[in-house]
Parts: sequence; structure tokens; C-alpha cells
Amino acid sequence: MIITEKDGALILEGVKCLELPLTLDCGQAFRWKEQEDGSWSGAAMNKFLNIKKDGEGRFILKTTLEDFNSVWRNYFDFDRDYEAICEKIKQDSLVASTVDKYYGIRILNQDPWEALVSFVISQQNNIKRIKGIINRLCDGYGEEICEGWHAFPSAERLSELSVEDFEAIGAGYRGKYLKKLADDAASGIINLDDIKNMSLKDAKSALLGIYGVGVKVADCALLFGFQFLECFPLDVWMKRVMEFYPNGLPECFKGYEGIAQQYLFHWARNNLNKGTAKIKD
DNA sequence: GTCCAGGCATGCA
DNA sequence: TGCATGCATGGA
Repeated sequence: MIITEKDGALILEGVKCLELPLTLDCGQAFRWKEQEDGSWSGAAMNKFLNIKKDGEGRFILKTTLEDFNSVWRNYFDFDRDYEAICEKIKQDSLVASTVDKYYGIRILNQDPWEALVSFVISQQNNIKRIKGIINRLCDGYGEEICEGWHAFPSAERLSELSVEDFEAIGAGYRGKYLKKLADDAASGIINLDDIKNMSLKDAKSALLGIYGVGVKVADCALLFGFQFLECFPLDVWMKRVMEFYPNGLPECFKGYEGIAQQYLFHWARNNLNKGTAKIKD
């Protein structure tokens, strides 16, 4: 990857396996919005970013080199060889056809707090509604980081809200989970920095101790917020996909189960009928 | 009107 | 340990 600065933006050349619509709008992050010029705007780690892919496959990022190196380089996992990982998981035939069709999905390294809260909201919910709830949460309670864009609100800020405040933004019955999560994270009863330094086994059991966090939400938080690429979250779509793997996951996924999962999740949502494991006509 | 969505807590056996 | 049930909301 070659990075050059030009006109207050960064130009990235040689980035492989990154399609912005696939990666930013595949149900792992909920705050990215496509702009009229085809670029994508969003916020993470208290920073705003606009990113666009040009006709020559270069990426133009409206950000500073400092923010790129401290935030976005890791967020997009630019230093990981996704091309090689895709080749490995393509030893499985269903993943092979899926990667060929939807090449360019990467797993983002999101902020643990944002990922955990987002996936508590995600339970028994659909992606469109999840986005709406999270956007109202950020617009209402996150600090403005540039015009019209708000950071994801901190645990301290969210601990000031009531259950009713969470319900008022559409969180429904998850409001009580969010209230307790915010209170416990603000007071230090839950310490995500500690969890980030744990083994997968310990991190998972710590997350499962949180009110409103079960196996699926924990796996999503671990994969998208704690950089455990071996997690393989099983939601309703992935349970349908598992009917195609009666003998369990193939060996070639080893270590990158989460990446294979995200391709299969995208395949399922686009190629299976709702409520069943039947492939669309 | 019914079904569904990146599920979980609770009660009960 | 496993299974049944209730839960908020809005789009299809």
C-alpha cells in the first residue's frame, strides 16, 4: 500500500480486497452513509471520515495522515493480507462462489464499546431498524465531531439516560439492557479495556456475564470490536447457512472463521428466502 | 391481519 | 441441561 498526501486528502494505492458498499454496509457497522458522489461518510473512534474509491482502484480519504495512522489504518485492517485469507477460505466451494461474487468484504476493527452496544441493540431486530436506533442514539447523545456528525456516545454519557430515554429512540425492550450496560461500564463494573486483553475464552465469558448479552451478541462483539477473527456468530441467517454444512465448518476456515462468516452472511441475505434455508429462484 | 428481524432472560422440567 | 414463552418495533 502506497500512501500519498494531496490537497488535504490521502490517496491509497495498492489496497486489495476492499469494496466500500460491501464492507461498510454488510451489517457489521451501522453508521456509514453513501453520499451522492459515491463516497462514504462515517465516524468511528471520535473521528469523522469520508472515503471514496476512484476509477483506478485508488482510495481517497479526507483525513490527516495522523488520524489515518492512529485510527483508520487499523479500523480497515489495511495491513492484513485479505487476498491470501480469501484464497485460503475459498477451498470451501460455497465460500468460493460467494467470494467471487462479493469480493471486497473486510472485517472492520471497531471500537469495543460501540460494537457491544450496537449488537445489544441488534438482537431480534433488522438492520434497517438497528441503523435508525443507533443514529438517533448518536445524534441525540454523541458529541458533535464535525458539522452534522456525532461521535458514538460514551458510557458515561449514556449512563445519564433512563430506560425510557432508550425506549424513546426505538430500542424497545432492549432499553433496560442498555441502561444497565451503560451504568456498569461507566462505573467500572464492566471494563472493556480489561476484556480486550483477555484470551478469547475469558473475554467471551466476561461478555456473557453482561445483562442482555448472549452467545450471538458476544460473538459479534468479539469479532467486530475485539479483533477475534476466529469467532463465527450464528444469527437466524447463519443458522440457515449451517444447513449447508452438516459436518460442521471446514478446516480451511481455521483462524478466519469470522471472515468466512461475513461472506456467508451476505450470501444468505441476498440468496436465501426469508425464514427458510431455501435458495431463491 | 401475520410474519420476520445479526436473541435474550426467565421459569420450569 | 434443554425447552417454551414473552418481549418492542416497523417493514414486508
